Amino acid sequence: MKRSLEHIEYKQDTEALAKFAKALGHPTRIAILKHLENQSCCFTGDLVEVFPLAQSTISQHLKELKNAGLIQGELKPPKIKYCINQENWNIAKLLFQQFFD
Amino acid sequence: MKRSLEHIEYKQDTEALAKFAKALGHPTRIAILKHLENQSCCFTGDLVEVFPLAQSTISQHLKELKNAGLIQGELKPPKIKYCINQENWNIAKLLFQQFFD
DNA sequence: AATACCCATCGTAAATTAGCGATAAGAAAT
DNA sequence: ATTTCTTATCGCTAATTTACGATGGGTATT
Repeated sequence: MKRSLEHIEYKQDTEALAKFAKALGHPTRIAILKHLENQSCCFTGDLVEVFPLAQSTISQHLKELKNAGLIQGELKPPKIKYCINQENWNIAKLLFQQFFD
Repeated sequence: MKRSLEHIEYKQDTEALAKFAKALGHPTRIAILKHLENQSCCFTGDLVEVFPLAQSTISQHLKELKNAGLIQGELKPPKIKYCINQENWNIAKLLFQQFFD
């Protein structure tokens, strides 16, 4: 990417909003989140059956959503139950709200 | 990217939201849009002075925002005046609103 | 202890993105 | 016609993203 020599510092809100937006920037991840909103929670395997994607691909998308803080995983052996991270979800909601006036 | 054999079809809203989100998925573009919200409009050159980035880089970001429909350029020779595309802005706002409940 | 199940991670390949400098294109002014 | 000003586009490089299959790591269950 031939990165800029020094990293640009933006306001914290700007960085946070961009991070959330980036996580939302793929239709599969939007669809996963919509699914989670309906189901409230679900397992990785459920999603693998819903989407025509490899299990590893789904897992990767979940990882990104988790890294962005939008979802959280709860160990429910041998499965993992994913839910919306309500706290960060509200933060994201607020950031988008105030961004769009 | 070893793309999937056949392109996955998502709902139109899902695709649209992801497209908007992707455009918002970089702090520089968020900052540009915030700037546009304040100034209502501005020229490319203004942004080049605000951000420590090459002119070509700014232009590229503007292009992406334009492709996503979030801004529009008006010929004001020899400059180009960029403004928020209010129509699409409202659509994006609505999509994010209903996405976050 | 071995098996089975679920999911993450690794390794890889291809596409896309982000950055830069250099060049081209457009219109206005000289 | 030439020059000037502003911005887009090109060409390049490096990083990141998206996808896959294969492998590995837990945790029951047998």
